[in-house]
Amino acid sequence: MTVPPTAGLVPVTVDIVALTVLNGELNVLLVRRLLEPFAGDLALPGGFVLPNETLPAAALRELDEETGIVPPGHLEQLRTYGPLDRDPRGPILSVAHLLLAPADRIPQAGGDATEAGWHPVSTLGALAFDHATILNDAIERARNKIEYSPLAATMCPAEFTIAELRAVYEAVWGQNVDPRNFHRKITGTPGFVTSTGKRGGGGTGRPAELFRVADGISPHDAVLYPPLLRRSM
Amino acid sequence: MTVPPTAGLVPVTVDIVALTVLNGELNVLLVRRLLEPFAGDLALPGGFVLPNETLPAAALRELDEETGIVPPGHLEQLRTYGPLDRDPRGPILSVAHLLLAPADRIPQAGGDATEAGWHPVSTLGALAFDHATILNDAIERARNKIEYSPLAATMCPAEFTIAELRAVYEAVWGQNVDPRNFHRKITGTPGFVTSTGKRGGGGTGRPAELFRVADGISPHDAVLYPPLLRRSM
DNA sequence: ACAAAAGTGTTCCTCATACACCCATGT
DNA sequence: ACATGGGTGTATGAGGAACACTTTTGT
Repeated sequence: MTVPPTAGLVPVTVDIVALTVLNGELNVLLVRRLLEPFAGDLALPGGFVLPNETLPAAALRELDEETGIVPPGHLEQLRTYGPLDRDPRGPILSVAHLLLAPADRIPQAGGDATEAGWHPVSTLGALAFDHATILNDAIERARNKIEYSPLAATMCPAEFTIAELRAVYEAVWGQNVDPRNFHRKITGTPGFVTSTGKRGGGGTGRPAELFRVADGISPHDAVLYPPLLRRSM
Repeated sequence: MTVPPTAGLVPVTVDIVALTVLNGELNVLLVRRLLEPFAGDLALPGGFVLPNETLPAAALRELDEETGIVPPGHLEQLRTYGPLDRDPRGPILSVAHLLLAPADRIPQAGGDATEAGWHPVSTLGALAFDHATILNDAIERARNKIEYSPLAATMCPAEFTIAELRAVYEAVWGQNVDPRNFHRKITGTPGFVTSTGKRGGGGTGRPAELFRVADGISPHDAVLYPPLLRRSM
């Protein structure tokens, strides 16, 4: 038996919401579209899934092609949008992905993109397609996710101070966190961070201890218990 | 501009994980497949998305066709599986959905299904395709979801006792919950349940007060704060 | 009278919050 | 010396866990 002829064959794309924290602000990776529809507009990087390609492979390929960004970082599926009323070309399904990445790589435009760069999410204009909706869902997911998983650390360099990690939480949540209590909570949560022994100088004030994510922890599925709840709003 | 010819056109299906609580146990709605592949095996209800159909519409249609179950209940998208290595017919994408429903409807097989019925999740054999994986993901989602949303109430009849609601939590979480503290927590959480004034007799012991979900609450997006955390395990 | 389930009161303890205070560095 | 950020100690309060106890029904 094969696929019945009544089955809808649907073009499938992947879109990637890559988030990072830059200058204390939550930023998203956007490209400027070269082609119609929405040529010249800002959009999430993404494109059509190729035959014999998995969804995460397509997401990573499109991200590399259009922005030059190659993880490390945490990639997970967000949700699927469509197929109706989201693309002027017709019914197209988009499987959106969320990537949490450190901010140390510089985007390089390529493929169907004329520009690629990080944009603060607080000052965005309109985006192509339904990408504004997808972005909002992605931010909401990220806000929830860092409460009960160590994923915030994937938006920091390999070695980071507690203050850098706190800046991630503050940027993602959009609210301030008490530095003293945050420090205790993070260092007191087993399986989150371990000290490297080193200290990071640089700024004024006492140099902070450098940490990395705890050994054997896959930020993908580790769980913080009790979670690090943000204040209700 | 149209969809480029290189774009992979992929057959897209929806699968539905319908969960309910029956006899104090978490149950899933399964059908026995009439057609190949996996003819004669148990599977999640589902099927191909039709042209000009949204994903939730396809999910509800397939559910009705194969099992006769028509919500009410809470339907949400779970995640998308595929397109590789999950269907012997070739690359097929499946958008899985989660339905939390009360147990008061009797499934009626139809369409491509020869049987339709509720099955306790604790005593399942193999399922067709990757449906065992999808089911596990759905249960995990349900377990998390009822912690911070009033969705457990959608698995109860329109009017229910606190004990019935507690049975839902115990079945989904697979752990006992203290009846006294649970009662206080539920009735003390604003925007969860409101009393109907009525009392439900029936069993032995003092008759329990009947509740319904609070007015103006859409269980879809209401949030419980603080959440009702299950014990860590 | 007794069993059984509903519902309330109370105690204990964990943990979040708030903030005083000390530490280590740059200027 | 002083400013600045890192890090520790500690008091207070909210809420979860545990459980004694009362209430209201069926048998």
